Amino acid sequence: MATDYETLIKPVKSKRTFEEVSEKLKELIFSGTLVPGQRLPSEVALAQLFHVGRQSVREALRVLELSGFITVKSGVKGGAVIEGTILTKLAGLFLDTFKLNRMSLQDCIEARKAIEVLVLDFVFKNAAKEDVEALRNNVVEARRMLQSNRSAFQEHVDFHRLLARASKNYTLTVVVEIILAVFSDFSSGYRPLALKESRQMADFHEAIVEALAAKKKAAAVEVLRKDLALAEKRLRARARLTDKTRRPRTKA
Amino acid sequence: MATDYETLIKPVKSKRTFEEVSEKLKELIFSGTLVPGQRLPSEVALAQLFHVGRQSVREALRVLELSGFITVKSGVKGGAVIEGTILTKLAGLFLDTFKLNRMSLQDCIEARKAIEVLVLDFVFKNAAKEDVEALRNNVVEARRMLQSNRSAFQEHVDFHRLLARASKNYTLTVVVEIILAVFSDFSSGYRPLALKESRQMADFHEAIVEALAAKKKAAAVEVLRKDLALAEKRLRARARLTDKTRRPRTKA
DNA sequence: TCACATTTGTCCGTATGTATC
DNA sequence: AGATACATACGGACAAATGTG
Repeated sequence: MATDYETLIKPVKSKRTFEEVSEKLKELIFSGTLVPGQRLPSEVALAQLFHVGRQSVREALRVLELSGFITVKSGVKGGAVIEGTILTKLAGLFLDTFKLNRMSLQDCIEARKAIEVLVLDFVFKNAAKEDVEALRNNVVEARRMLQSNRSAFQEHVDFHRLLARASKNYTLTVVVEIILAVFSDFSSGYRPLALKESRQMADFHEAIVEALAAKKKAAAVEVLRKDLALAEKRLRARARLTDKTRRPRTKA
Repeated sequence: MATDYETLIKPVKSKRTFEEVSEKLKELIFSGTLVPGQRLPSEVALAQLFHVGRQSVREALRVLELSGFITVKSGVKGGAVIEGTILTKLAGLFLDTFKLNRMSLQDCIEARKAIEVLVLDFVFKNAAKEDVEALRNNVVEARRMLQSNRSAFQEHVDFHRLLARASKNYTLTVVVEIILAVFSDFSSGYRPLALKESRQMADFHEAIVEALAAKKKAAAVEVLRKDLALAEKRLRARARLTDKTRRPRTKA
């Protein structure tokens, strides 16, 4: 933690070619010169434009692809296309952090509980009518699934996504999104959510929406806690079975 | 949001070669077969082992490097070395999300305030003696810097890092870390922190540590809010000058 | 100080798979 | 079905970096 030479002194030696290429392209994306949906020139064309070899272009594209800035398709009319968001990749990397550091699921559950209650606070302050409507529609959709005896797992997760969005705070939205990614991954491949549990969740979600519409915060918080407790219970049951991520880690 | 075929039906066609290579290596890292500090075989050796071309190996290594799983050096005794954490890369990608979506700094500031107060709650519940000691040492270090008339910017940021760690919740630690990355980036290249402000921050931090030691939570929260308000004020001044990230975005 | 070996970095030529027209 | 435009992949070659004797 001494003097931070790393930021004071920049390397004299030039970066690797593919890094220069990928960073240049990133700049163009950040600046809005390259907009989502736009198609980049082909690899050979890019190589000629940058005066570099195809290998360097390829590696640069790999970097951008992994970060989520572009997607690449084969064939004519294929190529690299600019993406509008990299949230999925961010969530994926958080999941990797989780796995790599063998983070305890318990930590994640507790953080989620605390943060979502926080989010609800923002929601009560900032949510617009459309947000309440979106949440209500989500519940309707979940009910529809349940009526045909299918559990509404995806809808339940989406509810919490929508709730985060209703906070009108994008930072919080992102944070919730990456935490949900861990929960989704942990639940995937598991036995489908029992209909009974799914119905209860739909009830909880509906109660939250109505409390929100009626501006009863305390009630909403209470139901949200119950909802999260139910999700936690289910996850714990699974964790006991397949747990490979027990050991807590405080170290960086 | 209909049936999620994407997860139900996996593509029949095989993945790209470099993806298979990178995923295999990732598995080996997750499983603990490859441990931090360990050096991978050379690119040509890996190409022979996987029965693929060197190009594919290189692209796989690029992917792993960007995700933070490995670092690569040139020269004899160089090569790919397994890393222990990918937190830096995760924070970097969050910063990219911030820039790409032109997230408002205001959002980030408000989220930080709320989350750090939350963190403090965890700290009062879970912090051990060593954590308090680490925080105290950080303040001492900041004071030392100030005595030689250097502002202790890095130490101030580290204080909040240490605080997050003291929560003993790694998920929260990660969340704080990625948010701090935005603040660090925003402050970098700016005029150095004024000594007066830096001294005040050191005072705040010291007060927080003492309140923690004395188990006076309300007092700690109050000082923390002041501390964050000061940081906010400084950042706002900067934001007005160089702001390119104003427009709020709710869209995904 | 200097030569050497190792390993990454880069480029090129070529062949193949794939999607569109 | 065939032509095309593109990414994907391979192998060979040389340059650049870097540690070692």
